[in-house]
Amino acid sequence: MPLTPRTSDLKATGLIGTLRCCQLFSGLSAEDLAVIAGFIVVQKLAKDEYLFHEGDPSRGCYLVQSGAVNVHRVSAAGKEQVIHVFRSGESFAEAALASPTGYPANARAVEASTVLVIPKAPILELIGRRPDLAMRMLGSMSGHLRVLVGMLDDLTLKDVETRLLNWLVKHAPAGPTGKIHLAGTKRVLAAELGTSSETLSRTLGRLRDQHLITVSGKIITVHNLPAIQSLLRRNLGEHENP
Amino acid sequence: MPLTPRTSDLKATGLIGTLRCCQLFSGLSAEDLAVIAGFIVVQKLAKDEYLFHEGDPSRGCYLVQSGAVNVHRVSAAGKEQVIHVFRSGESFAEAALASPTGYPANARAVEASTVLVIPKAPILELIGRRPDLAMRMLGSMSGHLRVLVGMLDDLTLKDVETRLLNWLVKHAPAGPTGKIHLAGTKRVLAAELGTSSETLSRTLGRLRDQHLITVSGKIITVHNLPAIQSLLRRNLGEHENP
DNA sequence: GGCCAGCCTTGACCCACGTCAAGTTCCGGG
DNA sequence: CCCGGAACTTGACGTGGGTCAAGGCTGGCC
Repeated sequence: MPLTPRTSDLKATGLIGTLRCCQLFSGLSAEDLAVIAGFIVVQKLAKDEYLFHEGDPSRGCYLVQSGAVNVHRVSAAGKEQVIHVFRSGESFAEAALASPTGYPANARAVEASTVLVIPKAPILELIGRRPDLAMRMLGSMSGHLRVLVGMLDDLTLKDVETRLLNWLVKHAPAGPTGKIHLAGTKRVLAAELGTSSETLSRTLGRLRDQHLITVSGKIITVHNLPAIQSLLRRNLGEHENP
Repeated sequence: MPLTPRTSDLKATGLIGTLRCCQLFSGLSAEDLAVIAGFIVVQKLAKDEYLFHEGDPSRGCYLVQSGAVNVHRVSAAGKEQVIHVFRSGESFAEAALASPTGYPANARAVEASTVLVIPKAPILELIGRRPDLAMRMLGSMSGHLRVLVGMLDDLTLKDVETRLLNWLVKHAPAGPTGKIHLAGTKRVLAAELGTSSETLSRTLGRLRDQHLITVSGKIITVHNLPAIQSLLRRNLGEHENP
């Protein structure tokens, strides 16, 4: 169609760029990427808007283009357990493609975000024709399994201080000292660590008293990364039998 | 080869029966099943023998033919967190097929068991040629993801009593009263529920005092399933806002 | 500038659960 | 039949961390 050729070209170019960058599709042929770009739906989410709820029938899977999406469950008691926060370039809900039941969790935008919706039917059809794409899906789900397994030991084998230290080490920029800018409120971080804001506050306080970090508003300054890493290692091993 | 034709026929027949019964392969053509049976390796495990350890390079994935296999992680402190106990007909470690890294957990036989080892290379090759098999693998991994997500709320959103009630409901035979025969020792059940044997003992005791169950050796008799279900529901909802 | 509303912090309190320790019961072997 | 050990039970105790409640702090808004 000669109508709006530039617009759709631009759209396709931007999409294909995003697709090429994400782990799920990188390495596919330009032709396949174009096919995928053809049936993708772009969806914008406001902060705190839900992408789907637990039990919703599945539309397909998702790829974060910008922003961040919090995938979580809520208990009968109304408490929210964060499973993972997916950021730009990451894909999620692949599991929903292969299973007839609805989504097993909820997804909500942490901030204003853009996600690419990959509809179920056409991607399944393409997977059927492209074995290497099937492999990638398997690989991606296997990665998610590992993340969940990691969460399991986080939740069962470590206390809050250890989880926080681990989070700090993962998020601190390189170099002995560095600043971490909190994306959301501290309550959100507490939820991500599976604790309450009060306990997080106390734990941060304890690290501050040991001069390992300073906290000011949404900025956490790491003063002594090696000391933090060694404290983390000590915590992980402290109950060891001699 | 004319040698031992009956033996290998018998082996193949038994294998194909097992394959046909398991969720992963049921519905595949007899021809494909024969191919799979051709490269499967049968492995017997003594009680407490390890099938693989965390970090081992992956041989392939597994199908339990008889017995039970405990997949778990161990923390730096030496504590063991059970991820799942797989029993006859269930498959696991599919994730290892698609990812170049080693196994992310350990697997050990709870009792004397027989597992079918499905080697990596030939099954991957077959998946490449049989899109519906790829779908099944995706479905199976999606199921494992759901199990893990379920474990997550078990561990974070419920106390031990609630987890035990949930376990009882899942394992009790139909009808208002029924007997559950414990497969392993009570310490094993405690580990499966993510607690210590002492706490399990106390919790069972409390339920006994309420005349909901009786415990005698390895037999748990459920006297009042509806009451247990209603107690479970009450526990799940007790912190609800009105 | 003053005010209100969220956040964050701190203290007090409580409870579930893990751990240690001291019995019991139940086997399997000599 | 007795003994030793494993599994189980029960009690006592400590503690991490969740919850409630009461301030400080900050920032938007009139």
